[in-house]
Amino acid sequence: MSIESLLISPESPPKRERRKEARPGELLDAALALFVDKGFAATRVEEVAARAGVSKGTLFLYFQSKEDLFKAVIRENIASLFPTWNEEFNSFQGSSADMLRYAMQTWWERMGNTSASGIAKLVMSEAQNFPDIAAYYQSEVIRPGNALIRQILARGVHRGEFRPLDLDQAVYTVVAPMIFLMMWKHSMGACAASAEIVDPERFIHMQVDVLLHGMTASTHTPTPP
Amino acid sequence: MSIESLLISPESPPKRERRKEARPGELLDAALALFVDKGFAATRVEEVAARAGVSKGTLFLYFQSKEDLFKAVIRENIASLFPTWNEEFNSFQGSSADMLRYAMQTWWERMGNTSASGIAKLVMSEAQNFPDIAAYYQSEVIRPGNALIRQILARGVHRGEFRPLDLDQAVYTVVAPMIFLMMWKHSMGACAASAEIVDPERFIHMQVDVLLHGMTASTHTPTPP
DNA sequence: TACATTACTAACCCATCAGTCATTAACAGC
DNA sequence: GCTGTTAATGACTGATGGGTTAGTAATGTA
Repeated sequence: MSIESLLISPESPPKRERRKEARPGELLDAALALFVDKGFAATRVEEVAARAGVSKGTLFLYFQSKEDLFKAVIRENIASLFPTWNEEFNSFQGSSADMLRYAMQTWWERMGNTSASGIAKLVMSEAQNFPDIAAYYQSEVIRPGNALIRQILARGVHRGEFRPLDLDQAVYTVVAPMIFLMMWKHSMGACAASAEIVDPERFIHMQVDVLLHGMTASTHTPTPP
Repeated sequence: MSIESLLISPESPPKRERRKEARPGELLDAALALFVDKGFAATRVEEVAARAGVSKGTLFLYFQSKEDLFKAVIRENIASLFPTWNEEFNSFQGSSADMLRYAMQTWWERMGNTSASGIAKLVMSEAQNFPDIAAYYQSEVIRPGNALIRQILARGVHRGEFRPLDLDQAVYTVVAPMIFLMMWKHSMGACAASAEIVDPERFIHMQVDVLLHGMTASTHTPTPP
């Protein structure tokens, strides 16, 4: 133990730590938090580095560019979600109505309430400026997500629980309110001045309620052509 | 007529025009187009000036700053919409179902298909960075918009055409898909790689269909508590 | 303890771009 | 025409921030 470490406070960390393994993860966490909080363009790489307890130069040792960092953040935080979801729903036993309700509530618990929703908002906000990120998100998140919803609806229709549906469109009936909710939370919702705040739980409850009323097979006068 | 104007092409515009009245409007139009197309941060004020046929210095004669320009664009393009709408719906005669369908289709025709939808997307994207703009949008657009929808739903419930609804939540049942559609158009929709494109007309048709099925007064097993 | 390797840093570079200002040219009144 | 006023310009500035690199300190090895 050196003289210095005895003179200064016991838990003072060394000025330079060498932890090659831990850096990328810590940088990604820092970037996620800051990107979600301030947006991509408004976040300086030096801030990200500082939050990760590292200098700016170090960041560029692990990521080629700021945009590269952005892509890595998305990959890290979204890609891993769907495999488990698919599994979970393949073994679902209850009614299709319960399944849809469960899906939407779970969506909010595991995405909406986490920083993953911030990423979704970020991607939609910056899609024009980063077409390849948009394309990546499209193929890795949106397509599998839609496929999952579609499965549920198809199951309901096949079992006679839902009335026949144009599945291509009906999928968006489920997706749209969830996307809206995530966007809202990270834009108008963050604005303190907004007096009317959308309460996620009540919102989802109402959405499911109307959706199931609207899609369930029942005697009802159809809409005129 | 001067010698120069005879020598060069007939319709060559003079280098410097003095049109104090027309400049602000032209600058706002240019800014609107570019902001919607490229986003706020990614648009350079010099581009805006160039598109308006003017130099950068001139822009700063009419707007204090880039942010000031942004605010002016929003104010200019949003404020004027609601008075006519309110009038239109106060004199509506048909059923509430028709009214709701008409409202959503009209929304798309007059906002979704115009650059107003681009502004909505912009505001939601940049809300964190411009809290006062978010607040302004909240009070000048969202609140009156919600009030309008709420009126329609209340009318339907009052007339016995819709089942009793939690209006505070039901409003968002209508609003969410429209916001989603506008966001989508200007983010993922603009990305050419996105194979699945949401078709606005079909989307709205399906939304209205499910909504009316879901909200119309009819015999139906309610959702369990 | 000497040396080699490399994770890490801090100072630097430079392109970009919002905002300024001295100068210029268009127009009005005489 | 002449002259005063002002709309318009474009070269300039200053700050910001992404990316680079020469050099430093931590660690391993013998």
